[in-house]
Amino acid sequence: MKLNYEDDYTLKTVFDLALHYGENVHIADIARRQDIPGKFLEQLLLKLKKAGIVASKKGPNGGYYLAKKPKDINLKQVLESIKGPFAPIECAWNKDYIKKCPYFVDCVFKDIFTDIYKDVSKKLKAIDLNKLIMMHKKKQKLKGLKSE
Amino acid sequence: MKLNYEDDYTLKTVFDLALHYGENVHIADIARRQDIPGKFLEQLLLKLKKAGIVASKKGPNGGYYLAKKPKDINLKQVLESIKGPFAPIECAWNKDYIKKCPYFVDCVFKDIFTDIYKDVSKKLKAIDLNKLIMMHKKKQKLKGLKSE
DNA sequence: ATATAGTCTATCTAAATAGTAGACTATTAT
DNA sequence: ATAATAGTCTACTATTTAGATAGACTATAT
Repeated sequence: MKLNYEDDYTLKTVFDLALHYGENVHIADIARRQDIPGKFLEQLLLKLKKAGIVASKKGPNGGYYLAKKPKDINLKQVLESIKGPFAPIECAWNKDYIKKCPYFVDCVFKDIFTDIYKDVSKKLKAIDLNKLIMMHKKKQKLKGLKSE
Repeated sequence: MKLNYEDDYTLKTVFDLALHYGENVHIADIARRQDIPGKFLEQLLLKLKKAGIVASKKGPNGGYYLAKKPKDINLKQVLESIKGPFAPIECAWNKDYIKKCPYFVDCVFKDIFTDIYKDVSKKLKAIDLNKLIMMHKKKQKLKGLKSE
Protein backbone atom coordinates (compact mmCIF):
# COMPACT_ATOMS: atom_id res chain seq x y z
CA MET A 1 0.00 0.00 0.00
CA LYS A 2 2.50 2.56 -1.15
CA LEU A 3 2.10 5.66 -3.20
CA ASN A 4 4.45 5.66 -6.16
CA TYR A 5 6.10 8.55 -7.98
CA GLU A 6 3.12 9.11 -10.21
CA ASP A 7 0.84 9.45 -7.20
CA ASP A 8 3.32 11.75 -5.55
CA TYR A 9 3.62 13.90 -8.68
CA THR A 10 -0.15 13.96 -9.02
CA LEU A 11 -0.67 15.25 -5.51
CA LYS A 12 2.02 17.89 -5.94
CA THR A 13 0.51 18.94 -9.25
CA VAL A 14 -2.99 19.59 -7.99
CA PHE A 15 -1.47 21.23 -4.93
CA ASP A 16 0.49 23.57 -7.17
CA LEU A 17 -2.58 24.38 -9.25
CA ALA A 18 -4.56 25.07 -6.09
CA LEU A 19 -1.82 27.38 -4.81
CA HIS A 20 -2.02 29.28 -8.10
CA TYR A 21 -5.78 29.15 -8.44
CA GLY A 22 -6.95 31.82 -10.85
CA GLU A 23 -3.87 31.64 -13.08
CA ASN A 24 -3.11 29.61 -16.18
CA VAL A 25 -0.11 27.61 -15.04
CA HIS A 26 2.51 26.36 -17.49
CA ILE A 27 3.56 22.72 -17.40
CA ALA A 28 7.18 23.87 -17.22
CA ASP A 29 6.49 25.95 -14.12
CA ILE A 30 4.82 23.11 -12.26
CA ALA A 31 7.65 20.82 -13.34
CA ARG A 32 10.30 23.19 -12.02
CA ARG A 33 8.56 24.09 -8.76
CA GLN A 34 7.54 20.55 -7.91
CA ASP A 35 10.60 18.82 -9.30
CA ILE A 36 8.72 16.61 -11.75
CA PRO A 37 10.13 15.49 -15.15
CA GLY A 38 8.39 17.75 -17.66
CA LYS A 39 7.46 15.12 -20.20
CA PHE A 40 6.09 12.88 -17.52
CA LEU A 41 4.03 15.69 -16.08
CA GLU A 42 2.64 16.42 -19.52
CA GLN A 43 1.00 13.01 -19.67
CA LEU A 44 -0.08 13.10 -16.09
CA LEU A 45 -1.93 16.36 -16.73
CA LEU A 46 -3.69 14.81 -19.72
CA LYS A 47 -5.00 12.06 -17.44
CA LEU A 48 -6.16 14.60 -14.89
CA LYS A 49 -7.82 16.52 -17.68
CA LYS A 50 -9.62 13.44 -18.99
CA ALA A 51 -10.83 12.84 -15.45
CA GLY A 52 -12.22 16.35 -15.25
CA ILE A 53 -9.93 17.48 -12.43
CA VAL A 54 -8.06 20.07 -14.47
CA ALA A 55 -8.66 22.01 -17.68
CA SER A 56 -6.32 23.77 -20.07
CA LYS A 57 -5.94 26.52 -22.58
CA LYS A 58 -3.59 26.39 -25.56
CA GLY A 59 -1.37 29.07 -27.01
CA PRO A 60 0.22 32.15 -25.49
CA ASN A 61 -1.12 32.92 -22.00
CA GLY A 62 -2.32 29.34 -21.98
CA GLY A 63 -1.72 26.75 -19.32
CA TYR A 64 -3.45 24.47 -16.88
CA TYR A 65 -5.94 25.30 -14.16
CA LEU A 66 -8.31 23.46 -11.85
CA ALA A 67 -11.56 22.51 -13.57
CA LYS A 68 -13.54 23.16 -10.38
CA LYS A 69 -13.18 25.22 -7.25
CA PRO A 70 -10.48 23.91 -4.89
CA LYS A 71 -13.10 23.10 -2.28
CA ASP A 72 -14.93 20.87 -4.78
CA ILE A 73 -11.95 18.63 -5.46
CA ASN A 74 -10.86 16.09 -2.87
CA LEU A 75 -7.87 13.79 -2.62
CA LYS A 76 -9.86 10.62 -3.23
CA GLN A 77 -11.09 11.94 -6.57
CA VAL A 78 -7.59 13.03 -7.49
CA LEU A 79 -5.88 9.76 -6.66
CA GLU A 80 -8.55 7.53 -8.15
CA SER A 81 -8.65 9.60 -11.31
CA ILE A 82 -5.20 8.39 -12.27
CA LYS A 83 -5.09 4.87 -10.83
CA GLY A 84 -8.62 3.64 -10.58
CA PRO A 85 -10.12 2.32 -7.35
CA PHE A 86 -7.40 1.81 -4.79
CA ALA A 87 -9.12 -0.87 -2.75
CA PRO A 88 -6.36 -2.98 -1.22
CA ILE A 89 -7.87 -6.27 -2.30
CA GLU A 90 -8.90 -6.91 -5.85
CA CYS A 91 -12.09 -8.86 -5.13
CA ALA A 92 -13.52 -5.74 -3.51
CA TRP A 93 -14.17 -4.45 -7.02
CA ASN A 94 -12.95 -6.99 -9.65
CA LYS A 95 -15.64 -9.63 -10.26
CA ASP A 96 -13.36 -11.84 -12.36
CA TYR A 97 -10.87 -12.19 -9.58
CA ILE A 98 -13.47 -13.68 -7.24
CA LYS A 99 -13.95 -16.71 -9.47
CA LYS A 100 -10.41 -17.89 -8.81
CA CYS A 101 -10.60 -17.44 -5.04
CA PRO A 102 -10.95 -20.69 -3.06
CA TYR A 103 -13.15 -18.97 -0.50
CA PHE A 104 -15.77 -17.25 -2.59
CA VAL A 105 -18.57 -16.32 -0.27
CA ASP A 106 -16.98 -16.93 3.10
CA CYS A 107 -13.82 -14.89 2.59
CA VAL A 108 -12.91 -12.95 5.69
CA PHE A 109 -10.22 -10.94 3.94
CA LYS A 110 -12.73 -9.31 1.67
CA ASP A 111 -14.57 -7.95 4.68
CA ILE A 112 -11.43 -6.79 6.43
CA PHE A 113 -9.96 -4.95 3.48
CA THR A 114 -13.23 -3.54 2.26
CA ASP A 115 -13.59 -2.05 5.70
CA ILE A 116 -10.10 -0.57 5.57
CA TYR A 117 -10.76 0.78 2.08
CA LYS A 118 -13.87 2.56 3.35
CA ASP A 119 -11.91 4.15 6.16
CA VAL A 120 -9.16 5.39 3.90
CA SER A 121 -11.68 6.65 1.36
CA LYS A 122 -13.45 8.62 4.05
CA LYS A 123 -10.23 10.27 5.18
CA LEU A 124 -9.16 11.17 1.66
CA LYS A 125 -12.60 12.47 0.76
CA ALA A 126 -12.51 14.73 3.79
CA ILE A 127 -9.51 16.62 2.42
CA ASP A 128 -10.37 19.02 -0.39
CA LEU A 129 -7.80 21.22 -2.09
CA ASN A 130 -8.91 24.28 -0.19
CA LYS A 131 -8.34 22.52 3.09
CA LEU A 132 -5.01 21.29 1.80
CA ILE A 133 -3.80 24.80 1.10
CA MET A 134 -4.98 25.96 4.52
CA MET A 135 -3.07 23.13 6.17
CA HIS A 136 0.00 24.04 4.17
CA LYS A 137 -0.17 27.74 5.04
CA LYS A 138 -0.57 26.91 8.68
CA LYS A 139 2.50 24.70 8.59
CA GLN A 140 4.48 27.39 6.78
CA LYS A 141 3.57 29.92 9.43
CA LEU A 142 4.72 27.57 12.18
CA LYS A 143 8.00 27.04 10.36
CA GLY A 144 8.47 30.80 10.09
CA LEU A 145 7.92 31.30 13.83
CA LYS A 146 10.42 28.56 14.66
CA SER A 147 13.21 30.04 12.57
CA GLU A 148 12.90 33.50 14.14
CA MET B 1 -2.63 0.78 -2.41
CA LYS B 2 -3.35 -2.67 -3.70
CA LEU B 3 -2.42 -6.03 -2.32
CA ASN B 4 -0.64 -8.15 -4.91
CA TYR B 5 -0.56 -11.91 -5.37
CA GLU B 6 2.25 -12.38 -2.89
CA ASP B 7 0.27 -10.55 -0.21
CA ASP B 8 -2.80 -12.56 -1.05
CA TYR B 9 -0.86 -15.83 -0.90
CA THR B 10 0.72 -14.76 2.37
CA LEU B 11 -2.61 -14.10 4.02
CA LYS B 12 -4.04 -17.38 2.78
CA THR B 13 -0.95 -19.23 3.99
CA VAL B 14 -1.05 -18.02 7.58
CA PHE B 15 -4.81 -18.53 7.52
CA ASP B 16 -4.29 -22.13 6.45
CA LEU B 17 -1.66 -22.70 9.13
CA ALA B 18 -3.97 -21.21 11.75
CA LEU B 19 -6.82 -23.47 10.60
CA HIS B 20 -4.49 -26.45 11.06
CA TYR B 21 -2.84 -25.23 14.22
CA GLY B 22 -1.19 -28.13 16.04
CA GLU B 23 -0.26 -30.01 12.87
CA ASN B 24 2.88 -29.96 10.73
CA VAL B 25 1.49 -28.82 7.42
CA HIS B 26 3.14 -29.75 4.11
CA ILE B 27 3.90 -27.05 1.58
CA ALA B 28 2.12 -29.14 -1.02
CA ASP B 29 -1.06 -29.25 1.06
CA ILE B 30 -1.17 -25.49 1.56
CA ALA B 31 -0.46 -25.04 -2.14
CA ARG B 32 -3.31 -27.32 -3.15
CA ARG B 33 -5.87 -26.02 -0.65
CA GLN B 34 -5.11 -22.34 -1.19
CA ASP B 35 -4.39 -22.57 -4.90
CA ILE B 36 -0.84 -21.19 -4.69
CA PRO B 37 2.01 -22.25 -7.04
CA GLY B 38 4.08 -24.67 -4.95
CA LYS B 39 7.50 -23.28 -5.77
CA PHE B 40 6.35 -19.77 -5.10
CA LEU B 41 4.89 -20.77 -1.77
CA GLU B 42 8.14 -22.44 -0.84
CA GLN B 43 9.96 -19.13 -0.96
CA LEU B 44 7.17 -17.24 0.66
CA LEU B 45 7.31 -19.61 3.63
CA LEU B 46 11.06 -19.06 3.95
CA LYS B 47 10.41 -15.32 4.26
CA LEU B 48 7.74 -15.91 6.86
CA LYS B 49 10.13 -18.18 8.69
CA LYS B 50 12.93 -15.60 8.66
CA ALA B 51 10.45 -13.12 10.07
CA GLY B 52 9.59 -15.47 12.90
CA ILE B 53 5.96 -15.93 11.90
CA VAL B 54 6.24 -19.62 11.06
CA ALA B 55 8.63 -22.45 11.90
CA SER B 56 9.33 -25.77 10.24
CA LYS B 57 10.50 -29.29 10.68
CA LYS B 58 12.33 -31.29 8.04
CA GLY B 59 11.99 -34.92 7.07
CA PRO B 60 9.06 -37.34 7.34
CA ASN B 61 6.22 -35.96 9.48
CA GLY B 62 7.79 -32.58 8.90
CA GLY B 63 6.11 -29.46 7.68
CA TYR B 64 5.30 -25.89 8.60
CA TYR B 65 3.50 -24.53 11.63
CA LEU B 66 2.91 -21.17 13.29
CA ALA B 67 5.86 -20.06 15.40
CA LYS B 68 3.53 -18.51 17.98
CA LYS B 69 -0.03 -18.96 19.17
CA PRO B 70 -2.61 -17.73 16.62
CA LYS B 71 -3.73 -15.02 19.01
CA ASP B 72 -0.17 -13.67 19.16
CA ILE B 73 0.15 -13.11 15.42
CA ASN B 74 -1.69 -10.22 13.81
CA LEU B 75 -2.17 -9.18 10.20
CA LYS B 76 0.10 -6.16 10.42
CA GLN B 77 3.02 -8.35 11.48
CA VAL B 78 2.25 -10.82 8.75
CA LEU B 79 2.02 -8.30 5.93
CA GLU B 80 4.99 -6.20 7.02
CA SER B 81 7.13 -9.31 7.46
CA ILE B 82 7.15 -9.87 3.71
CA LYS B 83 6.98 -6.33 2.31
CA GLY B 84 8.40 -4.01 4.91
CA PRO B 85 6.53 -0.99 6.24
CA PHE B 86 3.47 -0.31 4.13
CA ALA B 87 3.17 3.40 4.85
CA PRO B 88 1.55 4.95 1.79
CA ILE B 89 4.16 7.67 1.50
CA GLU B 90 7.85 6.95 1.55
CA CYS B 91 8.93 9.98 3.58
CA ALA B 92 6.95 8.58 6.50
CA TRP B 93 9.81 6.13 7.04
CA ASN B 94 12.58 6.69 4.45
CA LYS B 95 14.86 9.54 5.57
CA ASP B 96 16.72 9.67 2.26
CA TYR B 97 13.57 10.33 0.32
CA ILE B 98 12.86 13.49 2.27
CA LYS B 99 15.98 15.17 0.95
CA LYS B 100 14.57 15.21 -2.57
CA CYS B 101 11.20 16.58 -1.54
CA PRO B 102 10.69 20.28 -2.34
CA TYR B 103 8.61 20.76 0.80
CA PHE B 104 10.78 19.32 3.51
CA VAL B 105 9.37 20.50 6.78
CA ASP B 106 6.08 21.98 5.68
CA CYS B 107 4.76 19.00 3.72
CA VAL B 108 1.08 18.46 4.32
CA PHE B 109 1.01 15.12 2.57
CA LYS B 110 3.32 13.60 5.09
CA ASP B 111 0.85 14.42 7.85
CA ILE B 112 -2.13 13.18 5.89
CA PHE B 113 -0.66 9.86 4.91
CA THR B 114 1.07 9.21 8.18
CA ASP B 115 -2.33 9.63 9.77
CA ILE B 116 -3.89 7.18 7.32
CA TYR B 117 -1.05 4.73 7.88
CA LYS B 118 -1.68 4.82 11.62
CA ASP B 119 -5.35 4.07 11.09
CA VAL B 120 -4.70 1.15 8.80
CA SER B 121 -2.02 -0.20 11.12
CA LYS B 122 -4.43 -0.08 14.02
CA LYS B 123 -7.06 -2.02 12.11
CA LEU B 124 -4.64 -4.67 10.93
CA LYS B 125 -3.07 -5.02 14.36
CA ALA B 126 -6.50 -5.58 15.84
CA ILE B 127 -6.97 -8.75 13.80
CA ASP B 128 -4.98 -11.70 15.12
CA LEU B 129 -5.10 -15.14 13.56
CA ASN B 130 -7.39 -16.48 16.23
CA LYS B 131 -9.89 -13.74 15.53
CA LEU B 132 -9.50 -14.39 11.82
CA ILE B 133 -10.46 -18.04 12.22
CA MET B 134 -13.44 -17.09 14.38
CA MET B 135 -14.62 -14.63 11.75
CA HIS B 136 -14.24 -17.28 9.09
CA LYS B 137 -16.16 -19.93 11.06
CA LYS B 138 -18.96 -17.48 11.70
CA LYS B 139 -19.21 -16.72 7.99
CA GLN B 140 -19.20 -20.41 7.13
CA LYS B 141 -22.04 -21.03 9.54
CA LEU B 142 -24.06 -18.23 7.95
CA LYS B 143 -23.43 -19.69 4.53
CA GLY B 144 -24.61 -23.09 5.74
CA LEU B 145 -27.84 -21.63 7.11
CA LYS B 146 -28.54 -19.82 3.85
CA SER B 147 -28.18 -22.91 1.67
CA GLU B 148 -30.61 -24.95 3.77
C1' DA C 1 3.06 35.01 -39.73
C1' DT C 2 5.11 33.48 -35.83
C1' DA C 3 5.97 32.35 -31.30
C1' DT C 4 3.77 30.07 -27.58
C1' DA C 5 2.10 26.28 -25.13
C1' DG C 6 -0.69 22.28 -24.84
C1' DT C 7 -1.67 17.36 -27.44
C1' DC C 8 -0.70 12.98 -29.09
C1' DT C 9 1.78 8.70 -30.34
C1' DA C 10 5.57 5.97 -29.93
C1' DT C 11 9.54 4.23 -27.83
C1' DC C 12 12.98 2.84 -24.28
C1' DT C 13 14.97 1.18 -19.91
C1' DA C 14 14.89 -0.58 -15.38
C1' DA C 15 12.65 -2.63 -11.79
C1' DA C 16 9.16 -5.41 -9.79
C1' DT C 17 6.16 -9.43 -10.06
C1' DA C 18 5.11 -14.07 -10.80
C1' DG C 19 6.65 -18.30 -11.57
C1' DT C 20 10.15 -22.30 -12.56
C1' DA C 21 14.25 -25.63 -12.09
C1' DG C 22 17.22 -28.38 -9.84
C1' DA C 23 20.61 -29.62 -6.65
C1' DC C 24 21.18 -29.94 -1.55
C1' DT C 25 20.34 -31.01 3.51
C1' DA C 26 18.13 -32.82 7.59
C1' DT C 27 15.15 -36.33 9.62
C1' DT C 28 12.61 -40.53 10.24
C1' DA C 29 11.56 -45.36 9.63
C1' DT C 30 13.04 -49.76 8.27
C1' DA D 1 23.09 -47.95 6.89
C1' DT D 2 19.98 -46.40 3.70
C1' DA D 3 15.99 -44.97 1.34
C1' DA D 4 12.17 -41.99 1.39
C1' DT D 5 10.40 -37.75 2.94
C1' DA D 6 10.10 -32.93 3.12
C1' DG D 7 12.09 -28.53 3.78
C1' DT D 8 16.34 -25.28 1.96
C1' DC D 9 18.85 -22.71 -1.12
C1' DT D 10 20.55 -20.46 -5.40
C1' DA D 11 19.72 -19.22 -9.76
C1' DC D 12 17.14 -18.23 -13.66
C1' DT D 13 13.31 -16.59 -16.86
C1' DA D 14 9.23 -14.27 -18.62
C1' DT D 15 5.95 -10.70 -18.24
C1' DT D 16 4.25 -6.52 -16.71
C1' DT D 17 4.51 -1.99 -14.77
C1' DA D 18 6.81 2.30 -13.70
C1' DG D 19 9.32 6.03 -14.99
C1' DA D 20 11.11 8.73 -18.33
C1' DT D 21 12.05 10.61 -23.12
C1' DA D 22 11.46 12.14 -28.22
C1' DG D 23 9.39 14.41 -31.71
C1' DA D 24 5.80 15.70 -34.67
C1' DC D 25 1.23 18.04 -34.39
C1' DT D 26 -2.53 21.52 -33.18
C1' DA D 27 -4.68 25.63 -31.35
C1' DT D 28 -4.33 30.55 -30.13
C1' DA D 29 -2.79 35.33 -29.09
C1' DT D 30 -0.49 39.18 -30.91
